[in-house]
Amino acid sequence: MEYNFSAIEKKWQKHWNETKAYQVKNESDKPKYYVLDMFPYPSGSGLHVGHPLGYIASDIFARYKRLKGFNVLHPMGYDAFGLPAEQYAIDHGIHPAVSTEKNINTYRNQLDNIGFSFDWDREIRTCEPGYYKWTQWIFLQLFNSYYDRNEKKAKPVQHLIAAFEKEGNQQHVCPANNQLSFTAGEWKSKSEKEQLSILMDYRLAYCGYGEVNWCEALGTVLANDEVINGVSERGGFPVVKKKLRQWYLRITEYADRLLTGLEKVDFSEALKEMQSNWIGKSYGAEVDFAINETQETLRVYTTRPDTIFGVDFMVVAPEHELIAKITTAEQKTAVDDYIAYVKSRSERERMAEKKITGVFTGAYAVNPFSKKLIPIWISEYVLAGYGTGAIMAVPCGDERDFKFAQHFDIPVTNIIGDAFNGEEANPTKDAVLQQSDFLNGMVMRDAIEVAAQKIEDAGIGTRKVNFKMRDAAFSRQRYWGEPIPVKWKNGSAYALNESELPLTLPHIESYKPGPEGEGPLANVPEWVAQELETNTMPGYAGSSWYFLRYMDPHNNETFCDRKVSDYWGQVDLYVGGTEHAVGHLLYSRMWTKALFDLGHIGFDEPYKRLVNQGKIGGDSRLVYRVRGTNEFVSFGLKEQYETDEIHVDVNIVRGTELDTEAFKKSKPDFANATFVLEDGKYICGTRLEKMSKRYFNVVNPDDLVARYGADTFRMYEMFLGPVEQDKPWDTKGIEGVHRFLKKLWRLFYDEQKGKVWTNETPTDQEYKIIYKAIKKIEEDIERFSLNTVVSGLMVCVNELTDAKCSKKEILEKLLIALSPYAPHAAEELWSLLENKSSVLEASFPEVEEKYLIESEKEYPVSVNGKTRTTMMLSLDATQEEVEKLALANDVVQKWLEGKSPKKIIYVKGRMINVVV
RNA sequence: GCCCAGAUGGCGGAAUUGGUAGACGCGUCAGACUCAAAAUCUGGUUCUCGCAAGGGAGUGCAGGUUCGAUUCCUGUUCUGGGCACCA
Repeated sequence: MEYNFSAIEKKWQKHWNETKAYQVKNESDKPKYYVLDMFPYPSGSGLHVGHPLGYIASDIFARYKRLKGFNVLHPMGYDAFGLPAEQYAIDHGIHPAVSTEKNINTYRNQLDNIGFSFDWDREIRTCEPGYYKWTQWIFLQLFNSYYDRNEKKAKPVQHLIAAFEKEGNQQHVCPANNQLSFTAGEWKSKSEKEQLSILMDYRLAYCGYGEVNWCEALGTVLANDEVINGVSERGGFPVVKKKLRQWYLRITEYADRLLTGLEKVDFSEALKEMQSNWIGKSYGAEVDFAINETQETLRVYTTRPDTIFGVDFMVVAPEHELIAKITTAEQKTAVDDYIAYVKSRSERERMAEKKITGVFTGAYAVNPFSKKLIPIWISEYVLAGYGTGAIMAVPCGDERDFKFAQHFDIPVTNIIGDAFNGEEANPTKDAVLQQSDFLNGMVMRDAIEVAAQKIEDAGIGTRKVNFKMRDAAFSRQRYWGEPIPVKWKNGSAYALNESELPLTLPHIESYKPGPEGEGPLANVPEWVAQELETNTMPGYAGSSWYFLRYMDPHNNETFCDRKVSDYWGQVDLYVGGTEHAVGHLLYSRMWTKALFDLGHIGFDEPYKRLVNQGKIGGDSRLVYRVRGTNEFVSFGLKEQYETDEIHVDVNIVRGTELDTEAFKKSKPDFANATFVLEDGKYICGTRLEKMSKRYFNVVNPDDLVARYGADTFRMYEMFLGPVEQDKPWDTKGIEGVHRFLKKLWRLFYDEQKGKVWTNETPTDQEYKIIYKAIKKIEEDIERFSLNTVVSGLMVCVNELTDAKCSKKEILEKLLIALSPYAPHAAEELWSLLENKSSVLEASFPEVEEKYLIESEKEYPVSVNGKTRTTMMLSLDATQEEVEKLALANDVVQKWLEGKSPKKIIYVKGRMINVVV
């Protein structure tokens, strides 16, 4: 009887399926535990070996929790809306619904291969009307709500309207415009359109205008990563910024709660820090500077009002509206040229740029205290979206300001004396201020407050808490997403009624963008005739609340029954990649808070504990396109051209040599590609980077499962290293894990002798082996160290083999501990041990400590910190005994060289160190 | 540019609280079984000097704290990730 993994795995997968072994009920006497994976976007390339890493880890944990007596919810589904399916439709004319369905089926087959314990009766797909009906419903909840700053929670807009009718907006500062003020009478006298426009500035889901990457040649809006060096990835056409009407979520109202909420969740410190940096809370002041010889003022935001006497110039963002008004005639051409240059650049390029660029407007601001004239410059390093889009530059204290001043020969005022060396800026807060009028002699840290107060007293500014976080853009000019349930009448947006949901996505044949940058829905006559919104929701809409739908996936009355969400509550363990650290996690935290505020659920943080799985690295292949052409140059010759690098599918590359014919067929854009070869070959560049569909460097798990079995594959993925850590994929080592399972099998059945397991009573030594292993396995899994669990299992099998132990009582414990990792082999052997029930129903073994008690230990003995020998000592040896024995030791004597020791350090159970 | 993470043998990694660096596995070398191969088993395998016994060095790099540092501190280099329309 040998280890026939493929027969065993098929047999048990069928059995578990037929017996609904993984079905979970919403009622139970057992304590609940919710284990969730970040669900996949079903890409056309299928699952690669990087995807299941987290799924396997969470599956192991879910199975382990079940063995520990929990009612475990462990669902899976698909984040099925998204850009790639739409791009595929544009390239191949296949409807996204069709390709998505096909991709999901591929994913499902691949997942089933690996033997997960998902309750598939709870599967969800974000692109199905039965699901997105509720995504739209939640959107309406947000649309029909505002954030009450007094109560610090979301409330229905009816409350707001009632307040407006009673007292105007005195109690409710408008988040979009804090200057806005009206009385009850004024409110009532406004037209419906005016009222709706005001309400829009309060809603949690609102419509506004924002800049997008607009590509005229493609007639469409592009994602940041579809833009390379200011041209489109497809076709290499110019891309410029364009203002478009957009939907937004007013996530900024939740900034403080998103920040403080981090204190009550178990995320890694690194991840919390990423989120708080994203939120970017800063304390500072807005200060108005008069502009010389005009009536205009320039408002800047600064976190360092204490440096106001060190301001040597102003910098405004190239988008700043004052530029047109203040630029002098002689500077106009230079300014226009510079603005045209900036328009071609992405925000990321602008922030990353090391080269200093800028232009002088010709205008001067006036320092409100010193009355000094300050030149106003324009530079791309100041972003329009942050603060007021203008800064006061203090070169002696800010590195970027200092470099700018050097580059443009602007004289630098030193307000911190010796703390500034003239060579580089010093951003300290601890220097003593000089040349600073009323701040002279003060430590900067204290002067911040004094300056802020003075600014407020003088009526030229106010203290201001700023957030780097901006409201989340919530619309896409695309087809394959949730339709936004809104109608436009007379230029006002009206929400659909709940009864009109779902607003289903119409079937279309052409995926071309609509007129003026609108989405494809603008080309659908019936859609436009109903005055429906033509934007769709972004990729993160469906994923912002999916963890709730799994609890109650078939409910047609509500998104999730309150009783059910009260039972399951928060996700106890959430596993997924760090790439979602800020986007998805912040959005779903915000949605959860809003749903909580409105009373739909009973908790305001979705995920109690989060584990970030590392990425499995892939080995990518690159080709080099000569800029603005369709000519591709081989790796060794690329330096002779100006090129853009493009990833190419590793499957059409042999080693590093590109199959040029296959390349031409891979995309319509490449059909007419030409090549510059070296030695008759096109050689690709290589790069180790994450394994991802976008890099075309995926390795498929199916082949490995076919060859070694799911159990081997599962264990090998875990054995690669810590789940949280990034690591390169290498198939080589998988043999070792496969050998382990065969070795385990031989404890039960021998190739020659057949059955070797017995019902004999184990010895103390054998108990010790198994309990030592169980203890390690349990400790390691609790801290999510699954690679060391696998090695623990290996050590256990090695030791049992050496001890020739094949006793049923020992082997059963081993199988239970193994079952989360290698469920099929464990179940087969479990039944071969003549167990009637499934190993899934077993209980995790309790460790009997009495077998683990040791009386002595081999201590390392070091002299001056270097280990020289070891000594076997009783564990309750005293300091005196140890000193005597250590000094009597030959090796210690040798290293003492006749000298007497200064001190002998003895740490019980650890080590002995003789200090000379 | 800003933010985050990481760096240990030929390779993936282990060392949980500052206490025997290299568990476990891959690869590799030698041997057993075999007509042979596969499979399996046994033993060696950080580098270096040495016939050996036994030394010396060693956790990216440079310092520091300590009886003792992969672990703590300061500085630094490199690699990977995120930066708002990829998901």
